[in-house]
Amino acid sequence: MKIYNTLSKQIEEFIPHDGNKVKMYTCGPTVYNYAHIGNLRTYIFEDMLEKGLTYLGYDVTRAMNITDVGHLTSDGDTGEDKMAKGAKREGKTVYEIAEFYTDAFLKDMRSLNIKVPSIIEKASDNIDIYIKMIQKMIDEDYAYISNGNVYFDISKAKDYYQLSGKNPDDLKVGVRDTVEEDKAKRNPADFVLWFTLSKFENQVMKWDSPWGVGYPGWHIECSGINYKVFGEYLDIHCGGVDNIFPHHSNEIAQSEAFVGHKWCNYWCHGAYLNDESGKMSKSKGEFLTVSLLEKKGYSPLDYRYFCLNSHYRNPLVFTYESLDGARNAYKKLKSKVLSLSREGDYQEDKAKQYILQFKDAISSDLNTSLMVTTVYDVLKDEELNDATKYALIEDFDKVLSLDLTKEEKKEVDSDLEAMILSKIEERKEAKKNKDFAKADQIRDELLSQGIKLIDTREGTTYEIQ
RNA sequence: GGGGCUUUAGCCAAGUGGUAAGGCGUGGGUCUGCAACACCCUGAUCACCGGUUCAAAUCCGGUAGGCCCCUCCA
Repeated sequence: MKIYNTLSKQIEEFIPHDGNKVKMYTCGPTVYNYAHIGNLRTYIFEDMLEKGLTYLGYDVTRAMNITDVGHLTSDGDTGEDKMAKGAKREGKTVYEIAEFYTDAFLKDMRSLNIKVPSIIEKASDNIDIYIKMIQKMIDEDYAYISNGNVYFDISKAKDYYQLSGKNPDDLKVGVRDTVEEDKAKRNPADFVLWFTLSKFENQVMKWDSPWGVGYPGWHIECSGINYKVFGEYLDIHCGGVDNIFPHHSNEIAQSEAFVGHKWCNYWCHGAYLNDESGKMSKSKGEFLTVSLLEKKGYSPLDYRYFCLNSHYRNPLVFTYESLDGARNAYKKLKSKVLSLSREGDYQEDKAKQYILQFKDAISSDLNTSLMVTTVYDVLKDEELNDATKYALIEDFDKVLSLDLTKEEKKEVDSDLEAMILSKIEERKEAKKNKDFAKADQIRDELLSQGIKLIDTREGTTYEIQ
């Protein structure tokens, strides 16, 4: 497996710490609102990575956090907590908000055939670990208390800027209007490990700590959950590119300060889904959610197919035109697969080359586009019988997760079916009598009810849309 | 102001030095009472300029456009 590592800025051979066991951590959502499809692009990438590694024979354990506390709208001590903001907006408690949007997120994941990570940890369930870690960092002088908050001193971190590739002298604090310089910091880039209550009037989620009642900074939760779940070493850490700095840079600083050695060797980041004006966001333009796409007649898997056609490290521009293309392509592909007869013996030798091709696509920095192409190559190969094609595609779909071999359940009640069949029979008669006007009328009538007639050599079938 | 990425046919997109995968759409054809479906056929000197090389979409330099990051963000 070769994969691009943000740490080295190069494609590297992936080698886990312990044989074929892979400890994988993926940053989860802040559950204060619905996820938009750009957020979900990253989770599709991570899902493909987990399943791709599994396909190659690795034993992957994946963990993800749910951020339900401590994520401020800015990192200065003036920011508002996202959860509190969501709660205020909807007149609910932060707990209700967290539960509601966690459920919504998991539902989105399932609809996109994203495997829910086997370990999911809520930020608010692990306060004791953060406190333990912060205390150790204070004791060892990586962290300091100032003006009521606990800060991490980045001058103590080794290679703080390695991941982001930034030059500290070039970083400007306050380059954005919303960011205010925090005078309590020793270094402008120091970040908060623990906030105390004094600065936040309406913070509902708060815990006692050696430094006062308050709540954890955003970054410590991922370090804490990682340590709890995986211990001193992590193999691969993923997230969106926007997390590279500061979130992941800070995570490395904290975790390595705490464990005392190099902690995670591979960092992988998914690129953005953009709209035509640039980066997608929840506050600008159309708020594109999975359920909105469904309302517009797209299935979640149309969107998954759309994502798989591009590479996770390239920004992808979302347009309805290209989603239409993906929907058509996906529909055709699936119907081709389902029409395979499944007769014949499995041609192991011939199949082998496609399995190699598929593995090669996974190993080439998770080239999902070539993975999909392999499916098309299999379908086109005239030397393969249908049973082999079907078996191969069923196997590839363990990674692709496009339900290519899953028949849609047509839940047609018998009355409706009888009505359709009688209409088909009636139309057949009309056609026999060359009454094409009547035949077309029957076809249009059914179509207006969402029932599409398909004429084949073997007779007429129907499809409910 | 600093840093990074990117530019391949109408659209999405692969390609990691040896003369451009795949998909969608378009157009043409077969089939059909007509249509839909299906099937067959149909497209590119790889942004531009220069360099390295026997050979460059691929490497180097420059120009232009686009996107992103620089403490909200997947």
